[in-house]
Amino acid sequence: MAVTIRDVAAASGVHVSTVSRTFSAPHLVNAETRNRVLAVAEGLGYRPNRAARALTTGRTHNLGLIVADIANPFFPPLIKAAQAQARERDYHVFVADTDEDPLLEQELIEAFVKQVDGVLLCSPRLPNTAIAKLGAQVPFVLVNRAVKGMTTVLMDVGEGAAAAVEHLRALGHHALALVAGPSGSWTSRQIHRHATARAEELGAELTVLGPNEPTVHGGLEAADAVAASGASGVLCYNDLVAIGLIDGLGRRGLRVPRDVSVVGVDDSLPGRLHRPKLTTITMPTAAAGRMAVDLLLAAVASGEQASATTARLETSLVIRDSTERVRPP
Amino acid sequence: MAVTIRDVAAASGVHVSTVSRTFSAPHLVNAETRNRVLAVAEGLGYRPNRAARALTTGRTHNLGLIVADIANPFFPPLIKAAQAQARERDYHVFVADTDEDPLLEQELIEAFVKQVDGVLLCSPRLPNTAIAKLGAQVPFVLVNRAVKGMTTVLMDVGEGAAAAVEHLRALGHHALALVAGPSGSWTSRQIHRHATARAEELGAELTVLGPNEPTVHGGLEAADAVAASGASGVLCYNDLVAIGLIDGLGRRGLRVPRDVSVVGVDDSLPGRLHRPKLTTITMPTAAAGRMAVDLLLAAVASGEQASATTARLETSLVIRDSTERVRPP
DNA sequence: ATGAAAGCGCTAACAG
DNA sequence: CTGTTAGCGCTTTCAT
Repeated sequence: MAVTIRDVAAASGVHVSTVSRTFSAPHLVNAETRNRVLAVAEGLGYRPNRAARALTTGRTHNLGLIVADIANPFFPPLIKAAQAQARERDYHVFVADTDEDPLLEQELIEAFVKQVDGVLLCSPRLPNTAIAKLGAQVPFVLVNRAVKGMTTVLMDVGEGAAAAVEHLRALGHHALALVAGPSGSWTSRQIHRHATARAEELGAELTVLGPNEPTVHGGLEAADAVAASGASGVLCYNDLVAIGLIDGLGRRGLRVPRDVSVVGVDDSLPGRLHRPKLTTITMPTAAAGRMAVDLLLAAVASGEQASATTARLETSLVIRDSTERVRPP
Repeated sequence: MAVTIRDVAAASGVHVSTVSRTFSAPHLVNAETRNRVLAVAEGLGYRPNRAARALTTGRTHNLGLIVADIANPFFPPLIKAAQAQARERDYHVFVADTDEDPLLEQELIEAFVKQVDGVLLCSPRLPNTAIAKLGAQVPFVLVNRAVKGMTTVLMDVGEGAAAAVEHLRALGHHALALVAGPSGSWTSRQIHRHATARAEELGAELTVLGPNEPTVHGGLEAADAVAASGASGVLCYNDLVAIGLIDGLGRRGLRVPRDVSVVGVDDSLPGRLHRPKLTTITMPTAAAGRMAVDLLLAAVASGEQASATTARLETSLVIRDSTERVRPP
């Protein structure tokens, strides 16, 4: 097999424990010896076996990252940032995709429990109780979901949704619609709650449509309902839904923003590239990914008992070209 | 600590080896005993420790997946498919991002070597020699790169590029340009080679511009050069570059497809959502991801010595709205 | 500062 | 079909 700690020990005339120490506790080893061992190890191409290390230390130096759908453009920047941050800390990350399926999500988590030091659960579709139960078995950090007693990183989309409603109202839109997301989604509930509240405050009517798939297709399918609602200002669960909706409305002869103003959520790549450029709510996904990893590793280090931090990241409305002042009929 | 094979053995009145067998070689165990053990294990919430298993078997049941940039929309469908396929086979996958940096790529691979059973290297930026050397240390499957003696999954983008040139030529375009990709990219070289050859055959002039970043920004930056080249038909390294280019040309008063026809590569989500809809070359990324995993696992199973298969997947030109017949001046 | 030895949880011969 | 017995490669007391 490959070169082990034993080979290095033999080749450098010390005992295995010394070799082990030069890697895991260098300060306990005489500088001279250490350098010799390091040189020999380098020469032999020695690399510590993480599985063996995991067995004795109980730390795998692996993290699990679970998302609803890797191909949803909201996630890749988060995955990228989390992975990079983990790497900095000498951690590797398993990425898994639940296909928006709560059962699969549960299975995946259970499969990870024993093989990782912590799990990052992004936009889960599982109910809170299930998450809390799983959370007892392994350190967890949630992204875009608040569960009592658990560490979570939240992107304050509610605030953004309220700002979007205000924006539409300020443009003179009175009949508003909300194209909601999947039923298990905390983000969708937040948007719903805050948009409804703000609409009420501002004396606007808001029709809630959904649940819908968080995809272009979902938006396309919602177009009929939106058209039927008579709304002139629409807030969508995410950019993809907004794009699908714009397409669907177009097929019914309704132009955006001329006839209907549409606001998305995420500020994702497709949203930025779309024409008209989407007015949307920016989500600090990369920052969230980094922060989630840091919180998770802190929890891992502090021996399981994380103190249930909640990090709240701000979102903001970016006004682009898919919204405009309502036209007199 | 957690519940181990020992606890299960004790609780079910058999010895550890029997428990071990019920999980790793069920057919060697009496059905009755097996069921009892299984029931007890279930009751205790036992889960095999993969690290320990890895130590004895030498198989981690982990795969490494390395891509240039997770946030590049070309990759997520591939990652998703690979991950799903691996899961079916009871494998987990580490995902890592090289940020288009060959050095980082090399480091990443080296870090994986000891911790995974095989590595999936997608669109590598490393030179062939470096890849071949690393390939000796762990089973490898390459995607979008041919290296002698190594198993690879190729998407035949050359064929697609030739078809694109033909298409442009058939529309009456004579002055063509190619906006190339990053210098380490096999895909870019393939496109270059085949587009050049076909252009020559068809008596068209083709100006090659680049290398360029494989991003919207890269396309935007190439707009000046494209405009200066006087080309009326342009093939781009990928959809993002095409989108950036279209934007850049627009800023210079050149409309697509009215003044310039543009073809992308990848058939990525942003390309499909862009207006005008991009004429592009579809890449079977999901199929490639699945196939790569299967080839890799086959190599792992057959004890390292993979027989250097080359799988070649077809691509095809999808004609949409970013190309049209050349207009008389 | 370094050596000796035990053992992490599991698998894999080899016996019986 | 099941029990016994060695380790896999590494860390970690405990000595020295």
